[in-house]
Amino acid sequence: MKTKAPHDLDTAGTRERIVRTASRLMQRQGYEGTGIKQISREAGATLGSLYHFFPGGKQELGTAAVRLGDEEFTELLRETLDAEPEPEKALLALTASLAQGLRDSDWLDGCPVTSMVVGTATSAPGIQQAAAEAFTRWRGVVAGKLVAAGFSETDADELAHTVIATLEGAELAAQVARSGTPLEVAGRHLARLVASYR
Amino acid sequence: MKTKAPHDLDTAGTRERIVRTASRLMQRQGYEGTGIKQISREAGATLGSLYHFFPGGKQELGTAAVRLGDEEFTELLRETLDAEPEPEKALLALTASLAQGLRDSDWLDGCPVTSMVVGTATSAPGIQQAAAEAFTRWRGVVAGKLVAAGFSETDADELAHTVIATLEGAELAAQVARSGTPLEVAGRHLARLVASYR
DNA sequence: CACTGGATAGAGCGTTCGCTCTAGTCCCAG
DNA sequence: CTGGGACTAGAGCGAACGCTCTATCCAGTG
Repeated sequence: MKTKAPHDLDTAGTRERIVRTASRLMQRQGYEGTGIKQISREAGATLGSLYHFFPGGKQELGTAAVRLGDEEFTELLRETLDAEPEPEKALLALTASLAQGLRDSDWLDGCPVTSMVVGTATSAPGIQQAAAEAFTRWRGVVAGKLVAAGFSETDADELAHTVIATLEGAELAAQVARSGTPLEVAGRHLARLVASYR
Repeated sequence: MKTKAPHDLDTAGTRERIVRTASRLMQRQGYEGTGIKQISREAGATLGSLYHFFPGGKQELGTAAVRLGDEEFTELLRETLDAEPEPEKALLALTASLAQGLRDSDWLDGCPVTSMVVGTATSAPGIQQAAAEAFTRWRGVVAGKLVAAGFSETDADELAHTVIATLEGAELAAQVARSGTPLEVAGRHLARLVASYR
């Protein structure tokens, strides 16, 4: 009664395919630079389906795409931080991982949230809010790791602010320069900064 | 024979008005989110004038806008860094200044280069290159300040990478959160990081 | 069996996009 | 006075935009 396997899978399938396609395209082309028709075409769904699942139109779809990017990066963050007991080494692993992802996409796939949030402040406020929630969640993950490593709540929270901000900026700089250097340097400096609080 | 004062002033006037308007609008709405007609309308110039000065169209105008943002931030960077002999205090003054600018615009005017570079990697490569040059110039200004304060070339260059990246990221985070906190925290952490090299 | 409602399908709406084009204005050189 | 180049002016092009609309399909239910 709750779940009819094939039916619900098909349903979830189309919807999820649309969101994933939207997220991928908007990550590369930005929110304004990506058209609804392009999304529906590349997702293999028609406009009718798209507006069936997202009656709020482009803005609702964009918000869903931001949330997907949020979840995916939260996952990556947790995995990478959990793999290393020491926060310093975990940060180095994290920046290396981000640099690798950037290289693999020929410097096209930057932060999925950054690309959505620029230029949408006045035109799509829902996206701004979803992005703010993403940043807050990411900071929480980093702060949690630092607290678990023995840092005070205050220090951990402040360090988390700078870690997330620096990662964002270094990823952007790496993308623009088409070089992993900004991320690698940022990793070493963040590790050094964290170590200075011990 | 070279310069006819009134004539050339008028010429430069219209051209500069277009670039300044383009820069201001694209800073808030992004490159793709800003239309040529909106720029010409708000600049008080017609389409004919715009395409007279920028035969390369939107991309050439966007590139000019990036360069203007580059020059303006370079100026701010130099002024702020020159006003304080110690790099640590200068960085605190810089983040405070950026936070104030953001507040004054109701969190709308972020980094003029960031807003242009997102989503234009494949559609407008000229803009990417101009943005890369801007970042490099800014890093040079910061590195120069650090070298003047006695840091080694290597340390100064690496620190400049992180300073610029963190400023970019913190400005974005502050904009999204509509709060000066990310920038203020970033300022203190950057000062601490720089001090750790002494 | 008819019926219902979720899902698919895409033609087409009005608007805006970036850009081209021709005509006209202005000012100075010859 | 006149010719010519720099600049202004805006109508209009084809294409793409976000979105609405009606029509159809189909599995599940009474």
